[in-house]
Amino acid sequence: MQEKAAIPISIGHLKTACSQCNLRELCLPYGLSDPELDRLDELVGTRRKIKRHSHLYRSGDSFEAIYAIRTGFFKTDVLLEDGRDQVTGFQMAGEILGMDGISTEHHSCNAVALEDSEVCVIPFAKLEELSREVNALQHNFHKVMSREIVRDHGLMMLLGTMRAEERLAAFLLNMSQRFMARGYSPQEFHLRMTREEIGSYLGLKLETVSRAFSKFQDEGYISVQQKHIRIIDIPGLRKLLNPQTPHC
Amino acid sequence: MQEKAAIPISIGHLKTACSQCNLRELCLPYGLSDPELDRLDELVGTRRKIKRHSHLYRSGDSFEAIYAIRTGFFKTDVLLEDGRDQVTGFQMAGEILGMDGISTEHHSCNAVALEDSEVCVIPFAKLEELSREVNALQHNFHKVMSREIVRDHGLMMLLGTMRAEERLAAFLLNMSQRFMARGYSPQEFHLRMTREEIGSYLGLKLETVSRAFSKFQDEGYISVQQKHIRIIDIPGLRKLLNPQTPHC
DNA sequence: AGGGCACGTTGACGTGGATCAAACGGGCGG
DNA sequence: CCGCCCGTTTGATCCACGTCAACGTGCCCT
Repeated sequence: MQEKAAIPISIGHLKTACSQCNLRELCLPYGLSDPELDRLDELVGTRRKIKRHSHLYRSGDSFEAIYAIRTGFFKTDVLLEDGRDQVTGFQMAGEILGMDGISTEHHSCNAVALEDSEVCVIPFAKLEELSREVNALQHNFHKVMSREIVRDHGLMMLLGTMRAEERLAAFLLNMSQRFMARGYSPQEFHLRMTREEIGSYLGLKLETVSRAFSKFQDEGYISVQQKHIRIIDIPGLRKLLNPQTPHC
Repeated sequence: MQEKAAIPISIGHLKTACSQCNLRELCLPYGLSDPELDRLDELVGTRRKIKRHSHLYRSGDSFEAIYAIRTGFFKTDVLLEDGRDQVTGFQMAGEILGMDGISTEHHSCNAVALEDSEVCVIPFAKLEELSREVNALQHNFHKVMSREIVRDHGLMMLLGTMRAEERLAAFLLNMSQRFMARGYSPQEFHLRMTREEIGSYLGLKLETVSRAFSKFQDEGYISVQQKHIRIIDIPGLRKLLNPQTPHC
């Protein structure tokens, strides 16, 4: 009976804790002390795997938890009664999903995995409870929500004032910068979404997106091969964001 | 000396507390018990009057507090390096301003009064402190932030998928509904902002806004006289939001 | 390995809203 | 009460992007 101790730890118990997570610098654990991290670990009881093209939650679902992305890639979108929809964001590892549901206790958008993904489920009632006791967690969470608001303002600016090529340049630079923050190459990456999804996000039609990609390639800013993007001239792209207007 | 008791309370001491505020149903105090309200009153120490066309805060200002609007009307806008800007929202009594500043400790947009206004100054550090102890306050604040995120998603949808007239119809219905929530007429109100500001908010030029107003008037949906709007056919406006597309 | 299909590219053409321009009107200061 | 000026309205023209259509291509499933 002494082999009991030798029984291999089952996969189920191999819970990857926040304290061990290599995304903790990007996520809620940021700046927490070791004992505080332990308490956060308890909070994040379950994790959930989401297959490509399946929903993490849907608009109308009752809100119970927010989700931290461990691995993978998501989009969120909102639907209008008449069938039109709009992608409101693309989320990658370390980012938080689901905060739209707090206000009404029901989610107001869909979250769909664009590749096989895994999220940490953070029961919201427990998060509020713990953040009453752990100041750094409370503050981090407020920052995460505020960052989402600031991001949204940037997107409004893009949708309200930019022309098609500026929008795509801004999109590529944003992706580049986020990949870099996660330790991937900022010059070369694989887009998980279709042209149509990019278009929806940027308020453009897929043909316009495709044409802008081709133009950028012709002009030597990037090289495109399907979903694989290599950015050749980052400063050049950045210049596209500024006033085309020669002078006035 | 017995007149002492008759000395009129000076204006300075007539602090209008949250507990007395007729906006408490719309604002952070919602659902708080009387003793909790008293603690919130202490928190909201100062109020501040903002003259028309002056700034409550500017992009780049260091973030210290959020603001609850007591009276008046504001716009927030973001500025691009090249001078382009975009109005990201119009705020009225009972709404909260300044949450964009939490994420970086600096404000990321400008808040400008569109009429003489007054705000309650809520020092953010103290709000976090108190919301650790008053659960309802914590939850309300989270809801307020979440509501802002949901609102932003709606605006993205508008900017990304709607045509000019749909945008203006959505805008008018939104204003109408918010005036109603505050006990004003939903049919008749005074817009505080210019056509250019409406245009900036809706991602349109002022001429387009003006034309759409005229069209709505010609078609009998509304009557416009400068900034004074009377909505004649609310269901009609609402229908404009749905699929123009006859069938498909 | 083959075949189908979803995704992507490219071209031709149409249009909604931007741009440019001019005139109007109402509120405010003198 | 008059005149100025900012905000608004309206018209004429232009163009960026949408729409429609045809063709290419890589990937997945059997």
